[in-house]
Amino acid sequence: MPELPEVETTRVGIEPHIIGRQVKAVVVREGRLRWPIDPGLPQYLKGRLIKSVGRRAKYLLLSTNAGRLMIHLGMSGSLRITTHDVDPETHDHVDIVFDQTRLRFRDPRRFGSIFWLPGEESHPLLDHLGPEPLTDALTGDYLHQMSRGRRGPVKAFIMNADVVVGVGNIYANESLYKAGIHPARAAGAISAKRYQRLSKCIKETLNAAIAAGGTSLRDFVREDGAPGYFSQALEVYGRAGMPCGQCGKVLKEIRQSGRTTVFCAGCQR
DNA sequence: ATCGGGACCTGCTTGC
DNA sequence: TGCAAGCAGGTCCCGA
Repeated sequence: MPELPEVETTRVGIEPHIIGRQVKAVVVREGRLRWPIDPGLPQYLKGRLIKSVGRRAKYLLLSTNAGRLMIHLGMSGSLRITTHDVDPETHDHVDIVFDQTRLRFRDPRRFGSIFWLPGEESHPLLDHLGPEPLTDALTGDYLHQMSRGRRGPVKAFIMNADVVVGVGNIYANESLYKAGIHPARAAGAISAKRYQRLSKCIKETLNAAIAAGGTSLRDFVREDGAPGYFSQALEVYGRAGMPCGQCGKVLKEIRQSGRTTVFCAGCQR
């Protein structure tokens, strides 16, 4: 489900509902996520004030007056704001309980994770991450330099979180299409000029998706349960067999390291 | 050092 | 209609 735009949509959505609020309780109905939830979590979090809601890569970081809650939504996770009278459904694994509302974590596939980071501590999962794509740290020169000597396909290269964070399968497909780059081309064999174009296309694609509230395919919903509308703007993802919007050729589908890739053999070289 | 594949889970769609 | 296979937005970890 969530790539960076969906996580950012979630961040913006929950922020006004929880900022400045005090955690009254934490209810863990199912702690077996990608990594087990620390049984001490409720006691660490109880009584804390939420000071800010940040994001690093696809991790949400809820800062309190003494430590941070780090949440990853995995493939199928979502966060909603609800009231106390709404009963949890199947896969509603965790509630962060405030006075009037609850922040409810739902994750059918349980690929998500929740960690408590005491004080100012970081987390090993955060330490190796590449730059944020929507900052000046991502440039064509950076991608070009990082790609030298790499023989793997450019699609896997831009989806590698050590290189740049936040580019998942949907937006990797869309960005490469926009940039006119064939997804199977070796990352190390692409010119600096083409990487300039690609970095621009990644930013444009992610920004447009954020503006539309993310992409809802199956289960992504915003904090109020509403879907995102970027699926209507997807040019290649999910459109294999349909005509390319630019040249009219039929869009092709291939598998690259277990993920579906859709592209236009006419426009992407 | 880099790369591809398997693993972790459930639910939905597809095809026989 | 029923059942099994295949696939899904992520990403860590392993062996080659």
